[in-house]
Amino acid sequence: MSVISVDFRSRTPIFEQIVASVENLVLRGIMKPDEQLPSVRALSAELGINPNTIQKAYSELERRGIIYSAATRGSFVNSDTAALREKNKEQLLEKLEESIRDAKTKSVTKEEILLLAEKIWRESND
Amino acid sequence: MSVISVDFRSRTPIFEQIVASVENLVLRGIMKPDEQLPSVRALSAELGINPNTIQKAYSELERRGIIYSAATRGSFVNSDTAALREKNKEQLLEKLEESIRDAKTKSVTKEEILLLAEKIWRESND
Amino acid sequence: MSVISVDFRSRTPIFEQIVASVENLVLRGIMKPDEQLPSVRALSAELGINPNTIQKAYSELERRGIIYSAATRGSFVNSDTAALREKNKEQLLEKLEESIRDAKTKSVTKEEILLLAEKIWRESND
Amino acid sequence: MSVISVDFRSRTPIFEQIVASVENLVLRGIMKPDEQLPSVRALSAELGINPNTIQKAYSELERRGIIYSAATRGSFVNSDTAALREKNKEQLLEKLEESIRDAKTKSVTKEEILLLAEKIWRESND
DNA sequence: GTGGTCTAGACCACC
DNA sequence: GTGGTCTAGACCACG
Repeated sequence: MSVISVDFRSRTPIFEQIVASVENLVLRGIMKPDEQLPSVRALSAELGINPNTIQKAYSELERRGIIYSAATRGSFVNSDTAALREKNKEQLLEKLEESIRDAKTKSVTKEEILLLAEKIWRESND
Repeated sequence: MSVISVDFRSRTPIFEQIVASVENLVLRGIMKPDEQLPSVRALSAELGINPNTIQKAYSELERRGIIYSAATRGSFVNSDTAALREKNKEQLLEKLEESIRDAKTKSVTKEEILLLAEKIWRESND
Repeated sequence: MSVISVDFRSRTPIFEQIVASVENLVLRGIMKPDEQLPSVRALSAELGINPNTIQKAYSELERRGIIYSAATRGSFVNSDTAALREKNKEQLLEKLEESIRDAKTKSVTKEEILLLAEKIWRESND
Repeated sequence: MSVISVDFRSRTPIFEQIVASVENLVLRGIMKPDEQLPSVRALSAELGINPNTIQKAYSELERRGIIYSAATRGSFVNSDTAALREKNKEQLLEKLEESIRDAKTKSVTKEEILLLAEKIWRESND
């Protein structure tokens, strides 16, 4: 059993949900470098999804450098997840900056942002 | 001439772009309460878009309470934009909370968030 | 009738042949900026190829920035083909450099390269 | 220990990588005429690759005339590597001609080719 | 058994 | 009619 899951009722394409799901597991360190992913057929059977859809998701993940595929052997998590994480963190911060900037134009104050951050980090410190 | 614009190449539906565009103008106070919107056929001609698409956008805006339509007279910005802004601000903060929470799981620190906020508000105070 | 063609006997995937074919037409200036490509279904019928395969090729072309797709309206050549050409030329020169460097290690002389260039440019001057 | 190496992540078949690797060593004169190649099982163990795959590579090398096999004694580099080198050089020049011709259609100039050659031969003369 | 490619046919939102 | 997504089932080279 894997931790990859999809919501069939969602309007976001299934293959994108899988991409996002795997990307998350890798970026959060739950999936380790060079760890093997379930085979296309296995995941297809497990989730009840057509193999083509899984294949499309894996191709996209490979294109993004999250995983690599070795025909005949299977698909594996990129060896250098640290670099992936760093790159992703930068993207995250850029998006966050944009969001906050937008919020500012809609009269959100700096104090509200700070309070929000305090609240979130108070929940569980690590 | 209006400030409503669409990007034909974007993959987000044109009617949604129009909805977002008008919503933004209203929420940022650029469009005032009870101000009249361009007529469906006027905007259709201006943007070179099928009137059906404009109509769909206006219907959605009405459904969201951003604008109201008066039978033969046209469409107008909601009279109480302050309430709209307040409601929108809450939604914004919820989304922001979600984004920040996600960033936290990907090892973004509270300090980075605070620095980001400082930087943004330093740019121009209002 | 378009100029896109495929060789079914070739071992290189059909979708890649289409990608290469369109890329060539664009980079050589035969297809102009914002020119419309045949629709997925039209090209599918013309070449006797499954629509999914065409779709895959078009997706790849879009990913590479060669074309852009506007759902409902069709697919079009990128507006700025000059930039594409420039970028492609750089890649070409890099690959050529690698090839020549390899040739050098296999005892091809500089004179042979120069003669080759002379011969090719003598064929038709432009 | 040999200089033959494979990249498991590459999408080019492993047996082809081995073929190319050996071919290179021979054509560059690093492996001498009548030199013995590692046995199938030795190379299999060294690279951690299925013996069938090694066998397939050696068969292909034999088919191309790069090596010859003597029943129970093993595999050896072709006695006349000079001829091999000459033949390979011709193929190289043909491919190079094709590449340069393609570059020409994409507005690469003769001068750029000449400069490239100059640059490469300036690096180290031999 | 593995990934990669392809066909055939379908449904969807959008315009 | 358009592109985008998905299912079902097939074939291939590779190891």
